[in-house]
Amino acid sequence: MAQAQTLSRNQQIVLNIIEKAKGPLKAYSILFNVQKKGINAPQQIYRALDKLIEMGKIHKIESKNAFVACRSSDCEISKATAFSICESCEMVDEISDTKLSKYLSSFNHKKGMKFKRFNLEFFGLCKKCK
Amino acid sequence: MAQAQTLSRNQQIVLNIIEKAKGPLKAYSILFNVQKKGINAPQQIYRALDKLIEMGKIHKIESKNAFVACRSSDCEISKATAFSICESCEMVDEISDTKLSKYLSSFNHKKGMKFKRFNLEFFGLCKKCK
DNA sequence: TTATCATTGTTATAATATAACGTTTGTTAT
DNA sequence: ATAACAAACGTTATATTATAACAATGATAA
Repeated sequence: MAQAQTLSRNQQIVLNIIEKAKGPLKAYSILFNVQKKGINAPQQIYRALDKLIEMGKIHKIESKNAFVACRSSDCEISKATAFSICESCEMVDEISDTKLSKYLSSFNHKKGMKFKRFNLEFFGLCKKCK
Repeated sequence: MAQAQTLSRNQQIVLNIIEKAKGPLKAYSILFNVQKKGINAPQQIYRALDKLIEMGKIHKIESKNAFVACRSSDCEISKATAFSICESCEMVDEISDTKLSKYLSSFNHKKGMKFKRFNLEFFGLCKKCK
């Protein structure tokens, strides 16, 4: 369990591609990029993605159905994610702001729900596109 | 523009269903529910959904590809949304917390991005499921 | 060894969403 | 009222995203 380091072959391939990418990648675009490496089916991509998410190596941008590598070395398990998303150029930036993270992690719903995890997505125009 | 009140026939039908539902509804489940009313194609659903979102009548739960009615009468345009989602029973609850909303609305990204909108999704176990 | 468990490869299919087209309805200005 | 325009409609087809199911392989541990 939580074999934090060892990635399987397919997991490594998928992670490499996501890490090299400049922006979020979609599952099928990953697939097209690895067909030369002998990966032929969506399942193989989605399985790798699932594990990488579990390990906190990547995150899913829910509003875009796309995946980005995690930069903040400390989020072993991705339970507190925040992103800024440019609506023009589609750039996505992971926000690692301790205060924000603490504020949200300690946020408690009135109706007695205790949170294990959150995902926050901000939208706007990035510096360049403004 | 922003004819805030008048909904078209299809928009009204779709909104009614979402409002009556106990939890988030998926587009195709809405579709199956309105085929008796003469709506036959996904496009008709998705078009209504898009408009209803624009008007702030409903919200999309991105992590579930599902739609819920907006309860807080003041969010004419849904630019600041937050939800609590139970991972067991799938219940979704809209969070309207003025402090949270202000905190996030005024949150500014270091890299000079100005936000127009955000969506926050909390996950955990609701009171019942705990 | 044998049992167990994660990973792989593969085929098929399900679920979610949009494109493109022409028609109809509703609104606004003259 | 009617012309002009915008919004909504209906329809067919297709694109995109994601999972089911099954058999084989490899790695780990009792």
